[in-house]
Amino acid sequence: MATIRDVAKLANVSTATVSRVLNNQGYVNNETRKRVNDAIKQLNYRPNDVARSLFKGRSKMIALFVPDIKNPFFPELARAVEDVTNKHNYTFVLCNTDDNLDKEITYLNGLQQKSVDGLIMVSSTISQEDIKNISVPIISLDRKFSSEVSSVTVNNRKGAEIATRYLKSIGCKRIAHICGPQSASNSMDRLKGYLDVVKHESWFLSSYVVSGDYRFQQSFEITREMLTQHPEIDGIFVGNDLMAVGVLKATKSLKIKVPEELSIIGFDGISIGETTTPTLTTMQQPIYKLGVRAAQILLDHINNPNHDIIQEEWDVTLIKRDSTK
Amino acid sequence: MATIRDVAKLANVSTATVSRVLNNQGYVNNETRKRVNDAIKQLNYRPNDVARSLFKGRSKMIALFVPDIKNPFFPELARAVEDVTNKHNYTFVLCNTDDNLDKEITYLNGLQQKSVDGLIMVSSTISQEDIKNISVPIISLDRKFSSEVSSVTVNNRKGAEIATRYLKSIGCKRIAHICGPQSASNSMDRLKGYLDVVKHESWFLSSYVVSGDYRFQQSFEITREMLTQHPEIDGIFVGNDLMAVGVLKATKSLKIKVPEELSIIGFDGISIGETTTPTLTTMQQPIYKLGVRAAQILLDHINNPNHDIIQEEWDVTLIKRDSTK
DNA sequence: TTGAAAGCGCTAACAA
DNA sequence: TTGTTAGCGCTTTCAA
Repeated sequence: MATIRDVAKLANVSTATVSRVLNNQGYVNNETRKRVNDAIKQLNYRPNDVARSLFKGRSKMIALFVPDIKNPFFPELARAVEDVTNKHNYTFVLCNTDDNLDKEITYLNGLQQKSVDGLIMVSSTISQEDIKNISVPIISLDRKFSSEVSSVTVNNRKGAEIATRYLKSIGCKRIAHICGPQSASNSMDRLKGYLDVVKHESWFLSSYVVSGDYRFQQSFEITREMLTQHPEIDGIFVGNDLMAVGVLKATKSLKIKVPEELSIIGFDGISIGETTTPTLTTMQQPIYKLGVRAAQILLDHINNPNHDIIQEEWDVTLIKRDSTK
Repeated sequence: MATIRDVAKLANVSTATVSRVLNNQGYVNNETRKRVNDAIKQLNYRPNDVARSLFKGRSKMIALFVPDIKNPFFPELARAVEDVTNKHNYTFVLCNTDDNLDKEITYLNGLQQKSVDGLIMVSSTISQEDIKNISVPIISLDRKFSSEVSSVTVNNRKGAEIATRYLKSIGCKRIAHICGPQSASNSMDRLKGYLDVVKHESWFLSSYVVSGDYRFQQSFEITREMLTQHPEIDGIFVGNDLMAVGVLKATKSLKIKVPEELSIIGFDGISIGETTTPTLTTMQQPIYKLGVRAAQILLDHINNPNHDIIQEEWDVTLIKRDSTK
């Protein structure tokens, strides 16, 4: 690889001049500029970003932490972040944390050593304390973990309330909830929204709430169990779409007709909900948009050290499909 | 952030000695080592990887190119690669190429400037010519694009043949194929495997092969069309699982019973195939394993400049589920 | 308008 | 066993 010195030599100028041409700043005579550009072309020269980073202390690199990219909620988020960062010539680093604090800390340290410019984190385990010696901007996405960190989330509680009310409005008399993991703030907020609507109903039983893990398989099993114990249930608000697909599957194995006998509504709006039969009614998050906003805010924070904390909370939208009557 | 000089000063040694302790090489007196380690701890010092990279010309960073992480085949691949690279303290960069050559070239240049140590590419568009001035190891994954590049793929043709023969073996008399995009070598190989089995059958019609794009929506539409035109079809080998889910959906909208009237087999073995009703029979690729192998071979190539070209071709496995009788 | 030179933080000869 | 020093490739002051 050619270096700036090779270019300087060929163009008969100093490295400083080449640098000026490269960065388009300072005075450079037009003819000199041309000579330099010719030399650059001739040598197929590309500046070494590592050297630049060392000098500047910035890497033009940002990282996204997700629990697991295999969970279908995250690829769309990742894609959104990557699209924005790529457009701004940032390199996109992906980290799977498995919701494991040790892994998160290890990533955090490693990335700091690489002068990463900023971080977007989907995390249930990290705390304000853990990031106190991180000197680069952090945006929390999908879940909040501190009031001192900018965040992009949705109004989970309100969304859950809308979902549950919708089930009531279409005539459901016994509405259950499959909730996500306790560790995730969004899951707890959705539970609250559900309880807001049903907790004073005379029919409400605490056994109408069962705990899932945001994944398909377990949801299938616990739903079979719950519906066997409680055949009177005629509506389920499920904490996310992936578990709702498990619920759908469970109803088939129990020969329960959806939506005739049981209405199901999920949360997230991931694309798998369009492929099932029946298609899945859901509270749709603007997933791509959330990723875009997180990335935009991060880039803004990177470029404006004296930024305010921004906490955006987006609305979710009821998408009526065929799993509710 | 503390630098090596701060540590040296505090421990009353030279930076060279600190470096020796850091890298565990060369002679260091035990007591000196202790002093240095104490200073490191006291200052919470972490070496600057950018400076290291500049010196070594290596970044401990590898990148994975995929067409689109939203396509559910790729997250598992990405996860596998990230797991391996993370274990070896490499930073994992993800690039969505959209199968767009210009984007690939731009990524390639940008990453070279960052001294990326190696690349794993899932690409249909790149050619030997395009990478001739890439000086770091490249592994092609899922699709081959050159005999001079190490690769990890599956035996698509044989897998397709097995799938098609299986449909015959369970009594299908008119077997169609939804194939993937022409640009992808794996898609064309699967088509060949299908043709190997059916092209000399008296019933075979060229209209039994229709072209999809590896995605759900289009597959739904073209399958409806095909099955309307050709109600005699009683078996479909689908180029990938995502399209097979579209096929399943199409059969429901046409009230065709699967597997009683029509057997369907997909390819890939992504997890969505376990969530459908009926569950999807498929030719399962060892997706995670493929990603792991690609990463392992890449790391090997990075560490052994005089490596041989390795082209691994893995077998796919017939997974019988409920979409075939 | 241009060049000389210092320095970003680290490693590795080489010398002591 | 330890220190001195050059240099990885770049940017930016400062001086000319």
